[in-house]
This record gives sequence, structure tokens and C-alpha cells, in this order.
Amino acid sequence: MKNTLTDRQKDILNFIEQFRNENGYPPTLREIGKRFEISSTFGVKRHLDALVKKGYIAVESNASRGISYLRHEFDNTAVKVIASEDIFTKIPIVGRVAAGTPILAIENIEGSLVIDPSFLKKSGEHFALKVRGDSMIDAGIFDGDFVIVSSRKEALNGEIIVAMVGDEVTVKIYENKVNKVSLIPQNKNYSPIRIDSKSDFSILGKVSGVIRLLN
Amino acid sequence: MKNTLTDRQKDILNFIEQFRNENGYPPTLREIGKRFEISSTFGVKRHLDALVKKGYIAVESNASRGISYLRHEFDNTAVKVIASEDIFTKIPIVGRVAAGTPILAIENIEGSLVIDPSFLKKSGEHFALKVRGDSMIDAGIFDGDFVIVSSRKEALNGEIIVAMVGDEVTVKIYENKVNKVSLIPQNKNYSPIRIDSKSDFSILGKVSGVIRLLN
DNA sequence: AAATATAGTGAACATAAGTACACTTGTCAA
DNA sequence: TTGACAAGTGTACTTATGTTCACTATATTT
Repeated sequence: MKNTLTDRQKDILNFIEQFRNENGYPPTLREIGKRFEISSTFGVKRHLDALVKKGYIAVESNASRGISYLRHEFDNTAVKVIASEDIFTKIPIVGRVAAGTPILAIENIEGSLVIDPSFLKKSGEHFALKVRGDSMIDAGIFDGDFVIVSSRKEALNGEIIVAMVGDEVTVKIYENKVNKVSLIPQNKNYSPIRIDSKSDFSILGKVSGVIRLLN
Repeated sequence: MKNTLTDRQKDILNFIEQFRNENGYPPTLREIGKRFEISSTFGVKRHLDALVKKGYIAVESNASRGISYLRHEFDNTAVKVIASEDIFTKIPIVGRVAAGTPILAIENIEGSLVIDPSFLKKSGEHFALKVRGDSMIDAGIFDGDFVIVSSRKEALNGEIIVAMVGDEVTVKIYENKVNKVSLIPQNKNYSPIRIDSKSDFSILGKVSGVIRLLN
């Protein structure tokens, strides 16, 4: 079995993407079927199964509208510089964050960065941040690296997050034990930061990628 | 009634946003309820009704997971842009390299990757490679990372390069002392590779960037 | 004290939506 | 001409999910 899609599968993949853009949630089997005049949900399901098998989407079983997007379709040509009508995603690079301003306020934006949309598996707000310091070197995040951040307000234990502590933006591993939040660096020379209730602390997002430029 | 949200409503709105970021589709009433320990779906529903009334979300009635967003909490600075000529660069991702074939032969290309051209300061051929193994972890290059490679045939001491040794493509630090070439890993558990004259060895390029995707 | 808004419970219900199976059709290569 | 594969039908079934109702509780406002 190859990973190439049939025409029908391509059409359906496109429809799913479009539907999600328009509605904010993925279509049901029957909604897909209606669009393509496939009267049986089973016929549709088998298309989805094929798309899953070929790695284009993920489907949560028994969950309604449980389609999540794994990757866009790209032509595999070994072309170097391209001009096409593909849609790319441009995310802002956040520099110094002025105290009190929202992270994405214009004055905080230093530039922007174009990345492959397939890197951002799920939709949602993203921004990038240039890392200062070496507190995360054991996690492979070095001084000067860019981290790509998926905006969110909560985190799970062990996730690498970007947080605001007082005036400072920091990248650490999140840990919440019995409602005591700590930010764990990944460098023996640094100690965890304990967050007590009176700390000015908020989660900005979860690190979903790291980019390093050499030379 | 004002359009200001109660704390509870804010929490729920944030959760919905986060859930969608993570899963690609919105949560059900019960999934929201589970997170907030609200055992009755009705309790959750009334929160959604409030959010709708205040203009923060839209809910399609009788549709599962039918929550769509009207307003983000952040301004949407992460814009989707249409590529115009020559602005973005698309480079091929090289997968398994068939022995004897040129690195950029079609059969070696697994996909492609769009990156900001400002990342590639120098012009010239580039390709990307998915790293296998952990021989370079001390240089912050982990298993599964993509390295962006600038094609060239020669290297300077200390540069991180991609080379072909026999059939294998490898990422290492280049060292040439008195015409004895060694490839130095960055991991105490590995030993340098000595290249002797009869080795089948060639330099494919220099690593100019590293990209890591988390989750 | 009464009214009002927010927040939640627990159960019952209707329907939306995923899963499964047997059978059909058309195409294409061996 | 057999076989494999993509694509689709129709029905039946199970589960997931939204809707509704009566009732409770706790603040805050009038």
C-alpha cells in the first residue's frame, strides 16, 4: 500500500479541511456523505479509514466529529525554490514582553516566521519566542533557539511550557503537585521555581517546536 | 446583563479553546463537565448558553461538538498568508537514501518543508533530513529532529556536517587533522569515526538549522 | 425579606453519529 | 477470466451527545 491518495480521497480530505475552516469543527460521516452524495455512512467511513492508514488524518473512534488533522498534502517534488498557492502559516515572533501588555500586543512583536503548516498539527494560536539562557539545555533547547508556542492557559505535568512569572517570560517544564506549581529547568545548575499563590504567574502556551539556526 | 464573563465562564472558554488546540475538534458537554467536575450536562449547557449570549462562541444546536468561535481572546496575529513568488522556500525532506543515488533523487524525497528564507542566509541548495539516533544530543540534536542542510562538498573543522559513509547518512562534527578525517559524535557513549583513504566517504552538506516538533 | 443571577444535581429522553455486515458495481492488471 | 481493489448501497445496531425538567444552594442586590 502506498501513501498516495486516490482522487476521491483527496477530494474528501480537502472537504474536511474546508469544513473545519468554515465551521470550527470537523464534519460527521453523514455530512461528508451528503456533500459527495454517498448515501451510506459506511462508504464514507472507509474513505476515512484509508486516510488514517495513509497518515493524513487521525480519527478518534466512537467520538463524534473526531477527526483531527495530521498533515497537509504536498507534492513531493524535489524543487528548491517554490512559488505556489499553498497556504503557509506566518506566526509572530515575540521579543521582549512589555510588562502588563498582552503577549501578542503589537509592541511585543519582533518579526514573523513562516513555517510549514503541517508542523502545527492542530489549529490554534501560535507564536514564536527567542530563548535566552541555557536553563533548558538538557531538553535540547539552547540559548538563541526559537521555540514555537501553541497558546493555551493550562498545562499538564511534564509539558514544556512558556509562562509569565512577574515580568519575565520563561520556558520550563510544568509540574503541578497537590496544587503546588513548580517550573523545572533542564540544567543541573538551575533550581526549580516554586510558584506560590501570591506569585504573578500565568501560562502562555505549550512549546510545540524548536528551531535553531546555525551560523 | 453585561458582556463581561464570570470567572467560571472564562475558565470554560479557555478550556474549550485549549481542547480544540489539542484535539482539532471542540469538546462535548460531558467532556467539559468532566474537566470542571460538573456532573450534569445541563449545568455545562447553561455556561455555553451564557457564552453564546455574550457573543464569545456560537453553538450549533443538536450538533455534537457544535461549538465554533466567534471571538478569540487574543487578537489573531497569527495570520495565514498566501505565498507570493519567491518569498518562501520549500526544501525537500530526504528520507532513506538509496545506495548510489544522488541525495536529491526523487526516490529519496519523503516530503517537503516550508521555511522562512531568512533562515537560509546563504543561497544554494538545501535539503532537510530526519535524524535517527542520539549521537549528537550534546549538540542539541535529538532523535527525530530535522536538520536543515546546506549542500556542499567541503567543510571546516568543527562544523556540523551531514556525510555519507558507505551506505549510511550520518550527522557529525567534522574534523580534519593532517589529512586524517574524523567524524566526531556529541555523546559520550559514542566514539569518533575515523575515515581512512579507502572508506567510501563524502560530505553532503553542512547543518544550518535544526527543527524539532514536539507532540 | 424578597428578588435576581450564578452554579449545580440527577434523571429521563430524543436524536445525532459512529460501527458493522452482506451484497453490488466497475476498473484494471496478470 | 480470474482476482484484486476502489467505491457504494441499505439496513441494523450501539453509543455518544444535546435537550429538558424539577429541585437545591449561595451569593448579591433591591
